[in-house]
This record gives sequence, C-alpha cells and structure tokens, in this order.
Amino acid sequence: MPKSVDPLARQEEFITASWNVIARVGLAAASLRRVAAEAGCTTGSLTHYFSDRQALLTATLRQAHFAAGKRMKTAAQDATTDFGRLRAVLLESLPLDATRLREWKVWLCFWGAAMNDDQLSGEDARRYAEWRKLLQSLIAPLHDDPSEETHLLMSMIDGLGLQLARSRQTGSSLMRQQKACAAALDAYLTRFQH
Amino acid sequence: MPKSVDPLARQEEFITASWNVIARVGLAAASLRRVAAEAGCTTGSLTHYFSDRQALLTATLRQAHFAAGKRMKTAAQDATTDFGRLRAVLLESLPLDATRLREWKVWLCFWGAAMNDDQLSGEDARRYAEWRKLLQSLIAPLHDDPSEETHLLMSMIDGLGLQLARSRQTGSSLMRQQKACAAALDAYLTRFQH
DNA sequence: CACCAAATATAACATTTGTTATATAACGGT
DNA sequence: ACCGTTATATAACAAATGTTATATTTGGTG
Repeated sequence: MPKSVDPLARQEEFITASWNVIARVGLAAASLRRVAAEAGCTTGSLTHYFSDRQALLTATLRQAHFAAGKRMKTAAQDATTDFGRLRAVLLESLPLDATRLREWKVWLCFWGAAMNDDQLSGEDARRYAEWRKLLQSLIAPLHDDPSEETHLLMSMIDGLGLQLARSRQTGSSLMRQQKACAAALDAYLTRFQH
Repeated sequence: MPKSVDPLARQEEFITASWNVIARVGLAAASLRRVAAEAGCTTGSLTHYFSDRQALLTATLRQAHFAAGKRMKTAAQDATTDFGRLRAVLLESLPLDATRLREWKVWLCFWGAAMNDDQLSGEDARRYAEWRKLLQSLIAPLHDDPSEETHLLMSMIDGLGLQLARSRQTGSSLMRQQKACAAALDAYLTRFQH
C-alpha cells in the first residue's frame, strides 16, 4: 500500500549528507536546507526522518562513532602479536590520511558544539568510554598497570590527532607532519615497552 | 573636545564580555546583542569598537592567548631548577581549576570554529607556534633531542587538557579527574627524565 | 484502473542574526 | 553657556533558519 522505501537506508543517506556538509562548511552552517540539498531533496523529506536538527546531528555523530569503532576492531583483527594489535589500532585512530583527517576535523567541530549540548556531549562520552575500554583491553597483556598507561596513551593519541586536525598545512608538508606524528607515536611506544 | 574614554580599555571590556558569553552559551550563540547585553549596553556601542562579529571573536581569542601566554611566563619565573620550570609551566597549562577549565572549554569551541574560519585558524596557529617555542626552550637544557620531546609533550598536554575539557564530571569527581591528570603528567615526566 | 498511505515537495511563519544608518546623549574646550 | 566631537542608543532591513502545516506526487494493492 505505501510507497516502498527502506527507512534506515534513507536515514543513512541523510546522515552521510549531513556529514559531508559539516566537513565542507562546518557545523554551524550545516542547516537543514543545506543538508537536504546535499542529499538531493528538500527539507520536507528530511524532517520526515528526523524530528529535529538536533536529532539529525546526534545521529550523524553516532554514526561516525560507530563506523570508527568498527574500523578499530578490524584493525585489531589484522595484527598477530599483542603489541602489533595495539600499534595497529593506534595508527588506525590517527588522522594519517585524508579521510581520517576530515573525520577528526568534524569531530573537533562536534566537540566544540558538545560544550553546550547535552545530547552531543552524552554521545561523545559514550564513545569515549568505549574507546578507552578497547584500548585498555589491548594494553592489559602488555603492562602491569594498564589503567594509567591507557590514560597516558589516550591522551597522546588525542593530542597527536588534535595537532593534525588543527594544522593548516596541505600537500607534502601536511604529509610530512602526518609521518612525524606516526613516528612520534612509535617513539612513545618504544619508551612504553620499557 | 570629545568624550573621554579609553578606547583600549573599552575594547577589553567588550572582550571579557564576549569571553563570558561564549563560556556560558557557546560560540554559536554568542551574538552581538548578547555580548552587548553582557557588557551592559547595546550593539551600537559594540559596533563602534569592533567592525565585525569576526573582529570581536578574533580579538577575544587573541586576548585569551595573550593572557595565557603571560601566565605561562610568570609560572616559569617562579621556579628555580630547569626541571621545576618545565613542570610548573606544564601544570599551569592544564585545566586544573575552574578558571582554566572554562578557558579550555572556550578554546575547544574556537578550535571547532577555526576549522572553517581562516582568521581564527591563523590566530590559533600563531599561538601554537609561540607555545611550542616556549616549551622547547624549557626542554632544551633537559634533553638532547628537544624537538621530538617537545612534540610528544605538547601532544600529551593537549590530550590531557582535552580530556578534562570534554569531561562531564562535576564537583569532587571532577577534582579527582583533575588530580589524575596532574599525576599522569608527573608519571610521564618521570619517564621523560630517563 | 482507482485508491490510499507513505514519501516528498512547497509554502508559510515567527525568530534571530549581522549589518547599516540615523538619532540622541554626554562631555571637554572655548 | 554653547558647540562640536565622540560615545551610545535606537531603529530598520534583508537574509537565513528551525519548525510546522499543507499540498502533491508516487507506487503498490484490491
């Protein structure tokens, strides 16, 4: 009887449209009209699947977190040794290519917005706890006091990623900076192994 | 002939008003009207001292950077040993009390906005370079390869500060987290000394 | 084919915003 | 006491936005 559309797939279309708009013009300028235009339709369709702008943005952040989490887990599976697993996940988490750099930049926008939005802040906190859990499970077989090591390592990753996300470099000098961050991580990990 | 007002002092009034508004309602909601109201006047006066909203925000960020930089330098002066100087500056840079936590949260808002604003991004980059220079000068007497150590240490500070800024904890559990960050820094510094 | 519900489009509305222009008030010098 | 300049207030405007309500299209089903 009704028109046949997969609502979940349609939602995901809008979510990726939202993601692309945010990456291009920022979170503040990501209006419903712009997102709808990016998705190739009007706001009528958009509001049919998301009650609010906030609902759309929260869903966008959640989806990004989900995708990143999945990537982390596959990165962990590909490695063989305990240390290799940890290193693979850490390298996967850094913004070492264009896609992940874009991802970090969008996250940075969301973090700023989360300062005054309980929904975004909650979504962020949930993701942060998951990320810590994963990391701690990878560190556990390598260290006696995994709790503090996880704390330090997470901070290091956040700091390195933040530096790249905030960087204004482009092209080859950006690539150099990315390589320097990967090298810095390895330097830290060397020290990490005692 | 004219009315006697110190323009620079007046600008600073608006800047602190802007700062307070951003801290309270976020950068996106920091409209000219709200800032003017916070300063106890109307937009007419505000636009008399700042041509644009962008000019106001950029000045606000610059002023915050300047104040933080000054704080760092006085923190450095109070210490006696090389290591003590470094440690004092690092501790001063972390959001270990309410004021600095608020500062970090506002910075986080600005970083998000800087993703799509060249002026803010430029101001941010300038401040970042200064901060690196200061840190490197403090590390130089302590380490053979100050460049990489500075890189790692800056990332660690950014990561620790970011964690506290994003935290939703309040009251005593926030204080615990702040103490944990200070302790983590010391743990890192211990390892840092070889 | 005709019908009906879901999907989409269109339109309207009240707010808010940055910006600009204009009017008023305040104060120092003559 | 008056005048001119600066500071501040008021007002107006167009643009954009989130939200809501109302058409209109679409496609499967009886």
